[in-house]
Amino acid sequence: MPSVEDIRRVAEERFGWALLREEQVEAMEHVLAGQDVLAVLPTGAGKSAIYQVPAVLLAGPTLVVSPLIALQHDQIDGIEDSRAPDAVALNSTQNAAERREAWDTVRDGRAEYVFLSPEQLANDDLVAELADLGVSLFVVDEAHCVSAWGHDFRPDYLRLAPVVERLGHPPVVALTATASLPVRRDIAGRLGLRDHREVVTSFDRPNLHLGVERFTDDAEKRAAVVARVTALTAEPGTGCGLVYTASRRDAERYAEKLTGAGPRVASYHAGLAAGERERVHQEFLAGDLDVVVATSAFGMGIDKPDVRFVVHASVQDSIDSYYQQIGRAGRDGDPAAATLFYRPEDLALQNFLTTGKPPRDTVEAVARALRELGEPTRPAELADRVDAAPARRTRAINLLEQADVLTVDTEGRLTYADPRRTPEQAADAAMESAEQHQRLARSRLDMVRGYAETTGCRRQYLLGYFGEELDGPCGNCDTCAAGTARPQPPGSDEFPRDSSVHHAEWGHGVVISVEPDRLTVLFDENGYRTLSVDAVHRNNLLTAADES
DNA sequence: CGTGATACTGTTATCAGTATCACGGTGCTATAAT
Repeated sequence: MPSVEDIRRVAEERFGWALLREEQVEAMEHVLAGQDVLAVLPTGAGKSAIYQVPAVLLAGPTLVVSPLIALQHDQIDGIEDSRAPDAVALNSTQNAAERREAWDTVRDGRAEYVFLSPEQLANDDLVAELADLGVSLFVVDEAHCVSAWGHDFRPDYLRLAPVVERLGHPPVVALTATASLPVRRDIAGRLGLRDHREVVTSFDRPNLHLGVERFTDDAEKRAAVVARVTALTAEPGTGCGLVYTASRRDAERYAEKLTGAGPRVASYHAGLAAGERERVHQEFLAGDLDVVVATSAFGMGIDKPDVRFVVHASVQDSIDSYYQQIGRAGRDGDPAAATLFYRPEDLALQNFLTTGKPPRDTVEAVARALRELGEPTRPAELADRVDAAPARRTRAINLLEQADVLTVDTEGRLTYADPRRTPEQAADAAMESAEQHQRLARSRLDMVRGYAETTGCRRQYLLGYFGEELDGPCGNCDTCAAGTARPQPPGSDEFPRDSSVHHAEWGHGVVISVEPDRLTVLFDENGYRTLSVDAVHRNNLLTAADES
């Protein structure tokens, strides 16, 4: 088995990295020992090295699942700039000849790294071919997408586990910059990680100043956002920033308001032409723009050190998303500001966007088709029998599997588990799964509200959400400045952080954060709940549960 | 659920208020038409 010396040697000789961080080495050692790893490291901490180095030491190609084709290109460019083996991508932008050429380099061993979207892996023939080649390492980059997008937007993210099994379960490496406890759990469960190791570094970014401005009137909020961004960019050479909005229309409206006031501004969202998006992206990286006003479409792959502010003109769907977005500021370590312009009404849009359910009739139709077929069936074969868009079908399959209506074999084929169960009952069970997911989404939004409305230290709140404790108020947020965030006596240790608890109504949960007056608990089936310590004691709401 | 565009109302103003309705975010892929 390769040693730590081998790791350091390859890192230096092939990639030019003389120094590796402790977490990187730790993760690589797990990988080389054949273990599955979930690594949560901030951007810029060298996440990619965790698979790039071991790949050189393992015989057989390394598969990298990456959500965006643009991101795949960035990674490939990075690898090509080093003395590492070659990297190729396989995706829909290639014509038949290019695709053959890419395959050839993988087959004859010239290419070590193969970049793919999860959708590519829905193709049985492609997976069969990869299985023949003997994949030595299975990497899921931006692994939070499994949890954030898999449930509806890109359901193929939830179908990676059968692919891993079909490839003989090589070591799996899941990489992300942001993942709270339920997200980490979701990633590990969905990817079917086995007895995996987690390498998680601190989420703290002390140079980011945190603040929230609260509004009741929409017009006042809009005016305040424009005024703030104008002030932040008033002096030339003060650096650039991002403004996040909740809708495409708002991105354009704010960009229009800001244009002419001085700063060089562009808007960015998924409704723009690809060329325009690329232009904005490049101009921002090159320092030719002061402000990009964007929806959540802008972000992944943006690694610019001198972003001085991130202003949110609206709340996001979760603390996870919010933290990821503000984390794009101040990567050089110099002071930067993260300010949320908050209106409680804005939560409604996020609630709408995150709590959609698939139509019940599609779910029932998939269940009926599989029950009638009565034998293991590939997902693609359902196309003739279920009249629904492919993504919607995949989503229905995911829900049915989650509800244990279906089983999936190592070939990725689906079987109706219990023919005595009617399609109606199957759909009931699947829809209950969907509702559970909705409850979690709503509770995550409650945590966003909690952040916006807390009078305690904002950083303590954020870090607490990610299961990390800060000893006292941070001194670099608005509530610390206002004096409402005070050092407080330690909370009761009766229900310590990370401990398992049971609640009569909400069932089993894990304590996420402990404050003197309240506890935040993540319940398996009901999401986040914040409980008053007083009420917990008075009414005996919680009992310590055995870890299960 | 909240916002904003449009149509309708009530009463006689090229108007002011109200009802109704559509819309709202992330990207892959395969395929058809130039």
